[in-house]
Amino acid sequence: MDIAEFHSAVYDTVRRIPIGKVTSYGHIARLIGMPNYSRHVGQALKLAGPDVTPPLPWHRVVSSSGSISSRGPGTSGAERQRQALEEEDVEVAVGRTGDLKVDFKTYGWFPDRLDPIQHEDE
DNA sequence: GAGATGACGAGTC
DNA sequence: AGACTCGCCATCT
Repeated sequence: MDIAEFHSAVYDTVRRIPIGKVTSYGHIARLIGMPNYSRHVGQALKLAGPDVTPPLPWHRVVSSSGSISSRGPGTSGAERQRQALEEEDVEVAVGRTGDLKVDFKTYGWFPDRLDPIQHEDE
């Protein structure tokens, strides 16, 4: 599997996250079978950006501790991510310093594996 | 090629 | 709980 396939697998997996649930970068990497590629999951999402078709529910992906990375001063997609999550009735706790966190006990989605994808060649 | 970077994770203090 | 360190690996300087 090369990087392009990895990215495709990431998109595919992210699109499987149920509405109102969240998972972590590392778990996506593990589902794909590359547990050491947690960072590249983020790379893939960044590469996809907001313009991809069909759109990616990237807001359902947070770090392993349940917190949302600021990734940039102020303007931050972090705030956008929180909004998108609350649209789906996912509670996002906000700390004093503006740190955003999701409760995995309630909203976490961590399957051991996924149902097979409907593709011609797998 | 070498060093720094990143939408990260796990372990330690 | 929070903060710090180290490991990870493709990309960018």
